Amino acid sequence: MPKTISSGLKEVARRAAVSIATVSRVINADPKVKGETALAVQKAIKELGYRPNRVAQRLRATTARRRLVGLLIPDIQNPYYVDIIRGVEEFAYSQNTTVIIGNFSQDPTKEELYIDILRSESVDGLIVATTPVTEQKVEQLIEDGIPVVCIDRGLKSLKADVVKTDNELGAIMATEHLISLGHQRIAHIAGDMEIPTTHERIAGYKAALRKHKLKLDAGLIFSKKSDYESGVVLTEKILALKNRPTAIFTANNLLTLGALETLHRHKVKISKEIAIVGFDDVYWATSLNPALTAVKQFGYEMGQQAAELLYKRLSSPQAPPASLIIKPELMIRKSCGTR
Amino acid sequence: MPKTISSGLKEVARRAAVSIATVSRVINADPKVKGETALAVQKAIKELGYRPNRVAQRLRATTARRRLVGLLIPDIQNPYYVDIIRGVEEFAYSQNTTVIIGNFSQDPTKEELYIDILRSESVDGLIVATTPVTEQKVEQLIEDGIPVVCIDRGLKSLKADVVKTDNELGAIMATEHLISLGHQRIAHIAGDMEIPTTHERIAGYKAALRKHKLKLDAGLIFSKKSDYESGVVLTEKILALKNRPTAIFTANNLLTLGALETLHRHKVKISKEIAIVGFDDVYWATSLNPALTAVKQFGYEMGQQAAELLYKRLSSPQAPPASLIIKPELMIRKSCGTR
DNA sequence: GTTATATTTGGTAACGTTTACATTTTCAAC
DNA sequence: GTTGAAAATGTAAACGTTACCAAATATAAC
Repeated sequence: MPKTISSGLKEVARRAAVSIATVSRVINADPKVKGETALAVQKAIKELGYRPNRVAQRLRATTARRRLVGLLIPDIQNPYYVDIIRGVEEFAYSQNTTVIIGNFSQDPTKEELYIDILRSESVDGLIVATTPVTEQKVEQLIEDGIPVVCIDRGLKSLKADVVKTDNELGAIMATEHLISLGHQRIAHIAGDMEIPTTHERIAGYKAALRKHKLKLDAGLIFSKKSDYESGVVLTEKILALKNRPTAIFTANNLLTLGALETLHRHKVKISKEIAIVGFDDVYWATSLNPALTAVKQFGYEMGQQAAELLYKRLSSPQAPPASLIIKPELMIRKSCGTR
Repeated sequence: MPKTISSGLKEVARRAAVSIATVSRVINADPKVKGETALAVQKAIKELGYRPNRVAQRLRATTARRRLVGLLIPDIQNPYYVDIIRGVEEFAYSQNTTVIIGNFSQDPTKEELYIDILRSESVDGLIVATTPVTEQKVEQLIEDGIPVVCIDRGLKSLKADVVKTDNELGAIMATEHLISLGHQRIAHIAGDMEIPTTHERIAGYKAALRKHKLKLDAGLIFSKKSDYESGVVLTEKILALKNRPTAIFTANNLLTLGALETLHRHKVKISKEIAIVGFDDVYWATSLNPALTAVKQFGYEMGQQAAELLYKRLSSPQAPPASLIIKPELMIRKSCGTR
C-alpha cells in the first residue's frame, strides 16, 4: 500500500540492496541485468509504489528516447483536428509515448509561445500544423536538430516531412459534383488567405470551373477567416447578392456550419434554392439539415501517419523529407439535391 | 539572430558577466536584482535567444509555482469536453501556465496511465473528470498533497473541489418540457451506468415524471455506454417497441447524435412522431435536422471556474473542499414541436 | 587452479535549473 | 573615514535521473 510519494531511485536501491544504477537499468529494461536482481528490484519498486520521475528522466536522457512528442493544433473546436489528435495519440500510445497538445486557437502569439514551450519541454519531436507566420520558427527547430513533421499543411521550403490532404483534388471533386448537378453559378466560401490550404482549395475550385468551361466570377469567391463566424457573415453577403448563386462550396467544417446556420435563419431552402457542399466531413453529417454532402479528409489516419513519420525520422534524422498526400473522398448526401 | 540552442544559464551568465544565480533571478523577476544588471542580463538573453529549460526548472522548483497543470478528459470527441478544455486553457493562459491534456477515451487503463504520467510530470495540480474506477487513485493524489479539482463529476468522498452541472435539474427541465408539450410516454436514453452523472440525470427524469403524476415505466430507461454507437443501438431498440414512446430524452451529446441518425435512417418524423430533447447543447444545434432542443451545460465557463478553483487551492491547500454547481439552461428549438 | 573473457554491478559526473547561505558592494549616518 | 545595515551578487548544494567507466563477479577454457 504505497502511502506517499517515494523519493526516487535511492529508496528503491536501498530496499533492493543494489545501486541506483541498477535500479535505473531495470526501469529501462536493460537486458544486462541478471534476472534474479531484476526481480528483486521490481519487487522493491512495487512495494514502494515507485514511479520514475519523468521530469528528471527527460532532463538527463540524451541519446535515449524520451517518449514524448509535441503536437501543435490550430483549433481544437474543429472536429477535423480532433480526428488528427486522436490519430496521433493512438499511434503514440502504441509506442508507449505521450503527446503534449498545444492548441493555439488560431492565435499566432499563442502559436509561437507553444512552440517555445514544447521545445523547452525537451520533446523528441513535433507534429505541427503551422501558419506561415511561424514558418521561420519551425525551420529554426529543424535546423536545431529537432525533428518536425507537418500535418495538414507543409512548409514552403519543404524541409520537413508532411502529411496532408490533396486539397486541390478535394475542391475539384466538390465543385464538379455541383457542376454535374447543373449548377452554373457556384460561390466559394474560402478560408483564411494566410493558410496555404485555402489557396489549394481555391485552385481546385477554379480548375473545375475551367475544365467545364464555366466562367470564373472572382466576385463569387469570399474569404475572411476560417471560423464559424466567417461562415455566417460571408453567407450573409452571398444572400445579399442581386444575382444569387445556386450553390456554395464551403472550404471547411466551421465555415459550412456557419453557412448552414445562416441559410436556415434566412429560411432559404437548402439544396432547392441553394445547394451546399463542404470541405470536411463529420460523423454526424447525416443528422444535419439536410444531410450534408461533403469532402471527407481522413484526419484520424493522417494523424497516425504523421506520428509514424515522426518515428521514422527519429531513427533516421538524415533521410530526405517525405510527403504523404492523402486523397479525400466525396460523401454524397442530400445538401445538393439530385438530378 | 539566435542560431542554435543556447546551452543555458551558464552561457548567458558568461556573456553578461554575472553569476548564473543572478541570471536565474532576472528570469524569475526577482526584485532584488539591480535594474542595471537586470538590463544587461536581459540583453544577453535576447542576444543568445536563450529560453529557460522548463524540464530543469520543474525538476528543481519546489515551493515555487511550476506553472503547469494537468487536465484529464474522458473523450475529446465530445464537444462538451472540448468546451471544458478551452475554458481551462483560457484561464491557465491568463495565469501564464501551461496545461497538459490527457485524453483517455473512456478507457480506464489509459486513465490510470495518464494520472501516473501527469503526476510524474510534476504538475502543480490536476483537473479531472474521473470514472469511479479511478476514484481511489485520485484520492491517493490528494493524500499525497497534489491539489485536485474535479469537473463534471465529483468524488463520492467529496474530498476534492468540484464544479459540475446541476444534472438533476437539467434532466427535470428536459423532461418537464416534454410533458408540458403533452407527451406521456417518454423514453430516456441514459449514459454509462458507471458514471455518476448518469444516475443524477435518471433521477431528474424520474422526478419530473413523478411530479406530473405520470407513471414511471422502467422499461423506458435504456442504457449501455455513453457513446454515439450506444445512441444508435438503443434508439433501434426503442423503435422496435410494440408501444412506441412519443418522445426521447437523451442523456448526452453523443447519444443524441446517434439517436438522431437512427431516427433519420428509419425515416421517422422527428418531433411529429417522436420528439427528442438532448442533454448537452452544441453551437451547431440550429443546423441539425430538426434544430435540436437541448439542455445547455456551460462547459467553457465550468472549465474556467475549475481552473480558478485549482488556483485558489494552490495558494490555500488546507481550505475545505468547495462545490460549484452550475445551473443548466434549456434551449428550446424545434425537435419537440410546439403546442 | 589459473587465466582470460563475458557478464553484472557500482561509483559518480553530468543534465539545467533554483535556493540557502555566504560574500561583497553600496550608501547613509555618524 | 568608520561603522553598520541594506542591497546586490556569488557559491555551491540540491532535484532525480542516465551513462560512462571502473570494479567485481561469474563463466569458460586450459
